[in-house]
Amino acid sequence: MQRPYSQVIDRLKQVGLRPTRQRMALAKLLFDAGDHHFSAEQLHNQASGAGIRVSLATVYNTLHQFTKAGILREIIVSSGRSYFDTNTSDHHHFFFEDSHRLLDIDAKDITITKLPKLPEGTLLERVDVVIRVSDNPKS
Amino acid sequence: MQRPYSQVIDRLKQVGLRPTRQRMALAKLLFDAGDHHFSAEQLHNQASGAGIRVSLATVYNTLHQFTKAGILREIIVSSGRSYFDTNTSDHHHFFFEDSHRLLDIDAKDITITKLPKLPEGTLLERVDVVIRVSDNPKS
DNA sequence: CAATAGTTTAGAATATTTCTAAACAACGTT
DNA sequence: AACGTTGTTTAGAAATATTCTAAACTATTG
Repeated sequence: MQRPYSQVIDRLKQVGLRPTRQRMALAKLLFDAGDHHFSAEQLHNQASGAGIRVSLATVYNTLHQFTKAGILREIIVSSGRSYFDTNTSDHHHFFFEDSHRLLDIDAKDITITKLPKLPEGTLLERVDVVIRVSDNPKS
Repeated sequence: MQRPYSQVIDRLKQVGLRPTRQRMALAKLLFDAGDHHFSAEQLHNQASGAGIRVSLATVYNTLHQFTKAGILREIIVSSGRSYFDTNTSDHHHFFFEDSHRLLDIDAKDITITKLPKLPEGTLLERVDVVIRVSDNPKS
């Protein structure tokens, strides 16, 4: 590990973000760990635990910047809390309504053969499929 | 309109909810107006405008009770704000990211021919498809 | 019409996210 | 390596949305 930060520095520069101390630290936490889902609060806690001093406001700023830059994706499955996903490839999600967990579904495991035409004057941003499941038998 | 409330009274009783003044008034606003999408705040404003005195807490309670009873559906497309839909039939949504508007998509206009198998020990609650569009050309 | 069980309420509390403006840090130029 | 510019970070306040609390109220049953 002679140059442990060179990769994240390059990645940040590629998307036009200054490689600041906080952004590098957060990027390293996020992208060294493989695909996963997390909330802003969770990342903030994880950073604190790893000895990285960063404010929650910066965590939010950074997550939004990363999302806009396309190196992170926001997943909306629950009102009142945002989740993010380090997997930015084309895929979908299971959402466990009881435990609030997310599980990736590979794009090839869902096939949509028919989609409606878009409303006039709009551009397609994304088609999100969320399969909501419960952990417990229903009453 | 000799008995304008008899229908909502019956409907509430059918789903095991007492037909109280507030629930009847809100149900009437919601179900006499045809399919539409709204937030808790919007319904509260609409009720106030119609001379119905009801607290925001009751609006939230009522929306959750109606949702649990299956006569209303919650749509999650945006973190930080919940939307509800008086259309409880099988269908999907367009979401206009700029204007935060929703538009129904009939179930027959989306065909999914392949779905992954559910994770062990889970029950399917719902498959939600959200087609996110922007109103404006992207930069 | 009294008892009781369920409902409504205002306001406080909670949770999450965004804002503000001052301090700070990165980076190209000297 | 210091400078200036511009972009970034920060703590704390503010904004937003939702849920909680416990007291008052109301629908329903007997």
